[in-house]
Amino acid sequence: MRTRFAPSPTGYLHVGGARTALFCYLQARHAGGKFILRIEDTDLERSTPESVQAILEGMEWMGLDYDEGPFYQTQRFGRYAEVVQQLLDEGQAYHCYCSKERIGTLREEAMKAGLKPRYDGHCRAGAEPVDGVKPVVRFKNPQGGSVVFEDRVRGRISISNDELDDLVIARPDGSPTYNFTVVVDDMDMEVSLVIRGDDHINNTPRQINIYRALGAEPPEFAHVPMILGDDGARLSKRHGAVSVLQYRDDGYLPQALVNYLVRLGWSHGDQEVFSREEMISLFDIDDVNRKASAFSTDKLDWLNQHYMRELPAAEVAKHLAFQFDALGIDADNGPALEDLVGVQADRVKTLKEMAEVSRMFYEDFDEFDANAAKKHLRPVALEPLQAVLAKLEVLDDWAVEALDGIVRGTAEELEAGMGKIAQPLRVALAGSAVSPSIDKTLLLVGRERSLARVRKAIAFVEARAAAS
RNA sequence: GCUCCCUUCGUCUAGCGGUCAGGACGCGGCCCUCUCAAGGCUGAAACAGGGGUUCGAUUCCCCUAGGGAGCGCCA
Repeated sequence: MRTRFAPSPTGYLHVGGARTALFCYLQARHAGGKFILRIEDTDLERSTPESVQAILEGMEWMGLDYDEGPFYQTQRFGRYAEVVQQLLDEGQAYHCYCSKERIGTLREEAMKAGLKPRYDGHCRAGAEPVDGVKPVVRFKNPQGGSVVFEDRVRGRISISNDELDDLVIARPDGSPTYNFTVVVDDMDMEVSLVIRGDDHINNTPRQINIYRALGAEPPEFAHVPMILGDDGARLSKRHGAVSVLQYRDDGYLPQALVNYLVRLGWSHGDQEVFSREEMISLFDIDDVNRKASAFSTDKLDWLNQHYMRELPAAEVAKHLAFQFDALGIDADNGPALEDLVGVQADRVKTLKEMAEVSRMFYEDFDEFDANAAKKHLRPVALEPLQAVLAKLEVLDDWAVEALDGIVRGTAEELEAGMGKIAQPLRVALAGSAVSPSIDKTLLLVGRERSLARVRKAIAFVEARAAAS
């Protein structure tokens, strides 16, 4: 089993391509075969080194390691030229001097006549060179009969050769075109299973014809459906995050994205969560769906939270550190990230959000949230805050149990509900009415900061009382 | 226009002739509760339509409708 992922570096690695890569990877690993990465950069105009970098980085982030490559088509031009010549010599390809204008007119007329636009084979039987015109090379597609293949996900697909025309395999400057390079590469690299987007279904029959012309056995094919946006429309920039690296930047764990992607178009009974090992042992391209599926950020969020909670805290902390850097928060100026993960994981959807709501553990805030202060930092809060402060000041063991005991004990002594104590305290410590449970908030804010913040809150309440 | 392909809750899916059509996300309700969450319980929610085949169709076949892709000297 040899599979390959063959993106063209004309943009970022989007989720559709990422899933295709994942499927290729899983199928190869499942069968104990090889997974090859090939960069299809024959379009010199649109290919960029930045895109290559984004693809490599995206695959690395998702943990899709390949066994061979990356191969670059631009480094194989000599080989393509050799094969073009071979086809020419064997009479399976020919020079075509038709002008682009003629081809364009042909297309227009065919469309107008309600036919499928195709090259008419004008130069197929041999054409006289035209002065000043460098010819393209066209492949002599078989006439009559049909091409039939068993797609691993679509089943039998059949198309009549008469639907196909003689495609260009080399441009006037000698550079090869996609449908040709793909065949030469997959043949040379001995790819046995081509897994790719279903937008390539229509290219497959002509590629099979080229394989045969080269005397090669075509590989097997598996065309996976495309991924749509949240709204069911084709994925595009307006859907926000479509680049894999954008998900990283937005605070998603690679484990979550990968798990989400593997369940798009594939399933194993009712199972929703898969470890990498399970994916490898259970995945089979034959079980992939035929229908395009819509991307659900809600479900991704759910998986992301799941992994933030279930993965080892150290692993999550590693990715959280990335977010701290991005937000300019100094992770050394507060609790260890591993401890933070433990208390924040089930309260947020993303690591980015986790970093944002945790800022107050690392940096002091200037003002209390206005609404929170108005509601909780009122004169009635003075007594609870002072009572708690008194106990905290003499607490040696700054641990959750003790902290919880202090807050509860204060509530009992004042014969008040926990809300009467915890909420003012929370606003004092966090600056807002939302934070982890009060004992853990105290723990993470730390002794010195906690004492200072409670004193500050008391001063705030007193000042406000004096003013009114 | 032509060719190819697709069609189960809003979404991701299970189903492979006989099921109360199952699960998950999301949504509603209840419980828990120091906030926000999380969690527990619970509820609403689907076989695109029409013909066949069959004792019996979500499942097999055909048609219609709807959707997608391709028809490049892009990949």
